[in-house]
Amino acid sequence: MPNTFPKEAKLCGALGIAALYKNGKRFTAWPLRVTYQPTKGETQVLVWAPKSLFKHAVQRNRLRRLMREAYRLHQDTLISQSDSGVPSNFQIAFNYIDKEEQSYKTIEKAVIKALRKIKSNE
RNA sequence: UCAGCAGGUCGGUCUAUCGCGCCUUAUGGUGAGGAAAGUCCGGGCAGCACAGAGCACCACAGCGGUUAACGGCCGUCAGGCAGAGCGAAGUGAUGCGGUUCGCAUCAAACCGUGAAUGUUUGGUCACUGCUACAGAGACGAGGAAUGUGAAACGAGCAUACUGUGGGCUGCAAUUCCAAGUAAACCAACGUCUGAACGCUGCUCGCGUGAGUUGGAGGGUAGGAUGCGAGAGAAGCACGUGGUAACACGCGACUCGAGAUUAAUGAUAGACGCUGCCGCAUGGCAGUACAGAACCCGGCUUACAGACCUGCCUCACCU
RNA sequence: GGAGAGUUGUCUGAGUGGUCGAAAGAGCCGCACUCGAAAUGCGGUAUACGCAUUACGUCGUAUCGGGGGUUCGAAUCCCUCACUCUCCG
Repeated sequence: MPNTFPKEAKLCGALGIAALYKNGKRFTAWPLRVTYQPTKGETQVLVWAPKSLFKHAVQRNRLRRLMREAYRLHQDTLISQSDSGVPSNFQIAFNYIDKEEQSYKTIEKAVIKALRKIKSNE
């Protein structure tokens, strides 16, 4: 499984995002809030750092890149442990909710925890 | 040299592994800034409008220059303020002589003076209007000693006047493609006694001529263009002119992002640079402000650290 | 990305350059009324520094988001910074 993250794996479009936040299940894995729902299409991921908490674009860009990188390196935890029969794909949104910039190690742990929780719930 | 100022340049480098956008496609190439920021000014560009006249509105304001343009920049004149230092008497503290004084050094505040430099203000008062409180009286008046007051017949100020400039809106502009839709209803005004619209703030004037506007309800939330090698009023070197801003000529030297839920990253290591510790190989800590969104010229604000250049007073040295 | 609007006491919110530390309402505090409360009525209610007093009134200065400027005088006009909100196809 290559650890790639092309543009097709990003969740785009206002309608899809609105539907995810309306219908998806959510839980918190500090410093992230995770919203997800199963989907028939490919797995798509959305990464988000709010402007109200981080005023400067540099901070938001950095957090977004860290979250995206953590997901890219650990996305196989969703797939590798799943049943070989029907592939279960999800739409997932990661929202950064802490007020301070955390290190990559912290975000990485949170992403792994979140992916395992999604896997075990389904 | 010390002290005080001013201006300019740069603002990390390399390797490995895993990744992202764009262009080409076995491959490969390329990928944030001096402020990309704030959006405070000015332009390019685009759409709409443009027979004409008048009135508003906005911006600017010594003088001269510069520029595509500017409220920017350069030069210069006048006034105010700041400014290292210097000076004088007094005060305080310390020391020495000495006995109710004298000398020396140091210190802080005030006063005077004040280099380089920085900062700020700068059209006019004939007309119109304003000038609170205080004051006998505040722009009306024959004069104005005292007092009041910022100002007392002298004026100051702008909403007044003069000069110059400005059509409006902004890339979510604009144009094209795809998909989809919704009529009916309610309210106001009106159909030649002229509603409404256009001349983009208003009036005149001119033109079009039966619907227009609002409410409620319904549909869409995609793609392309603009958009970056016709980038560019670009930078750099040299020459000429100019005090300078800058202009002209010449060289063909440099630069080469184009996302759209939004690329330009992550991890590990090495080297720079700065500080501390150590005799030392070295160790520890730090390495800023900050992220393009149509493109330029300025201004303003943020910024670890490094480098270069220039100006000037007193004192000292040669 | 672009275009605009705003910031005044604990809250909401007025305020033509001059009697403005600042209207009004809400809230809060005190008093009256009541057996007690509610409602009602009356009064009070920003902060800091300085001065004064046995103590309390009172007085002076500064503050209308922060900092500069214009003016005799600024909440008001101008510049700049910060923050909040609205609109766009």
